[in-house]
Amino acid sequence: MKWTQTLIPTLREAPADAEIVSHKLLLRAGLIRKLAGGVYTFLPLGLRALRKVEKIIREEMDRAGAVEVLMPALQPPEIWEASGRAETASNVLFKVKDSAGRQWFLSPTAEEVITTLAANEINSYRQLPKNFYQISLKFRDEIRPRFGLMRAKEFIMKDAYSFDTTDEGAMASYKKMYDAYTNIFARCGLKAFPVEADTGVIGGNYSHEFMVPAETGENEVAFCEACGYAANIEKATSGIPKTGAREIGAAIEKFATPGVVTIEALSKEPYKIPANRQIKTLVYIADSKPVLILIRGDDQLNETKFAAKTGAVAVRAATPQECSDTLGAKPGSLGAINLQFEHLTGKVRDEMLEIRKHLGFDSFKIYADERLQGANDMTTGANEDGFHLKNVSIERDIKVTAWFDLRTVSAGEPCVKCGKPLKIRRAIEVGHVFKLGTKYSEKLNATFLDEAGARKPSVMGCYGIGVTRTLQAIIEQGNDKDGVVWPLSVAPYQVCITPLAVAPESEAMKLAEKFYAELSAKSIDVILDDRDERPGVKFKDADLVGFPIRIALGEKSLAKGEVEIKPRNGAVQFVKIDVAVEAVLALAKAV
RNA sequence: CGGGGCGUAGCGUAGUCCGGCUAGCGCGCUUGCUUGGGGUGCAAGAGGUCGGGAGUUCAAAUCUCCCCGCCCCGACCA
Repeated sequence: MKWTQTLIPTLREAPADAEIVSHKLLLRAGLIRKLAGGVYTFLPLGLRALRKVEKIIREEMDRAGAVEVLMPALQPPEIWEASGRAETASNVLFKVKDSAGRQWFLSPTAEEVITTLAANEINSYRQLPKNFYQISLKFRDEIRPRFGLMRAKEFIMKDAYSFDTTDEGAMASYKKMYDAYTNIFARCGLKAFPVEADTGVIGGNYSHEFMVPAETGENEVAFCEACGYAANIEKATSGIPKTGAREIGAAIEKFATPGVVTIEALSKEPYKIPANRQIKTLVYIADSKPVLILIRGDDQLNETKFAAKTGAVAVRAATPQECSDTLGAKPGSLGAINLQFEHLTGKVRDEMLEIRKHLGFDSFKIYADERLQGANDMTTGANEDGFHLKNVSIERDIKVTAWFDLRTVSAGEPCVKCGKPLKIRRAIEVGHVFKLGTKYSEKLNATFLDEAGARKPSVMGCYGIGVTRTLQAIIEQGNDKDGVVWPLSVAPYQVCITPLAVAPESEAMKLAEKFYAELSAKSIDVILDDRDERPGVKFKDADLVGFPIRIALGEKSLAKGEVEIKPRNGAVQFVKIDVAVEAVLALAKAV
């Protein structure tokens, strides 16, 4: 490709709406342009890099035994109703109407479509296992698009769906995808690593995310350098000890705490009750019903764990009014004792109880974090503004519905596997593999007949890679002050030939054309910078775009019978003209 | 949706508080000369509904109201 033939609109300065380095470079290097928030055009160079990522994905998916299909982006709501996700995924679904008024969903993912296909086309264990994948445009009604391609309303995703006859088979399919993902990201030059993950509204019970470490990532990962344990913070657990009992049996005692509404205030003079002897009582609305959550005063609730453990779909913190309606006190004085407003009497109390009943808030579950198991000598709110209770023994005094791990781990806590201190870092999620089980196959009737003639639902898995996000992650990980530093495998062009004179009869240009032809013949992707620009401009642009290898042809070195070869992230080397192509080919293998 | 910020030429911006503009600057673009190994230098040019609408005023980029778009934090995140 000749530079003047394509479009590479490099920018000296990044548009003001780009915040992170990869987003700025995508724009500055002329790879993408924004049409609207979260909606981008891929320019020639950006598309080339994208296609290379896709090619790697195709090769590895094919190698892992998956077969490519292409499913519609426009999907009828009925199948989403059938799976139940019309509701659970409602907030990310793009909904459109055709001119007849019929509703359609724009696909954010395709479990329903592929399962419908399997229901129709797969009838026998003889046809299994199967793994179907596609690479296609996906839509997501992001409430806040962010960081260029990282979080867009429209993006390219590879999604794959496996169907097996047994759980063991599904596990094997999962493992194949897990390994394929490891290969894919490695070939993309990415340092990605798998972490245990929550399954969210996709469902299923076993899942890993592939993460690229980056300060700008939107995820936090807890990991152990000693044993390799790694998990999304939404899922991570630690070996931190339980609170334990301190002394036995003093009776609950109410005491006045005027104006005290925070854990911290109660830990200070004159109360001096350390946060780790306090029970934090949170009211949440889970699927429209209030729920009490108890965690230790120095811990933070992990909402993802809460939703996952309780099976709740829509989870949010209750408003102060909802707290009052449920417990009779404002946040800061809440507790899981005195749930019938015992401190009140007569008519007032009856009214409170009546209001609560009327709202349907009179029965609620109490979930407590496991770290509180067995704890006594604890302090908690009295459900009466301005009062707290001490000497609380959680198992004696509180009727806990269920104990779960509900807290968020912090850096330094002992690894759940080996006890060494955990670290936490931010990361970009580029891939996600799920073991789905039979959730979709049961709902959408994707069944088969086994050897004995019994009808069974297929055991499914699903596997996603955010392709456009992966592209940006590659740039986020590969850049320096001068621009992008592409891995050879995904660079828009592997080699940039830069003749410093471009007149057709000039020695530099003739030689450039010759190298271009010879390298192209060896299946190297080459771009020839035939612009009549000053050397500085060409070098700066080549660095900004980030071609892995640059060949400069200028008078000075040509006079010595040499050309200059420079890897984007390495030192210049001068080589004789007649061995230049070989030298580049050697580099193209090594880089 | 809540909080904060922004919108002036392709990009980056000054001017906005305190109304007085023929709207300025850098980069880029066009033309000529110059230069020719890291964004050359000089000169001449083109390019603006100051996000849109309504209002106040002798006068609005500047003040008021409404709307739109964009960015950041949060909520959300198959």
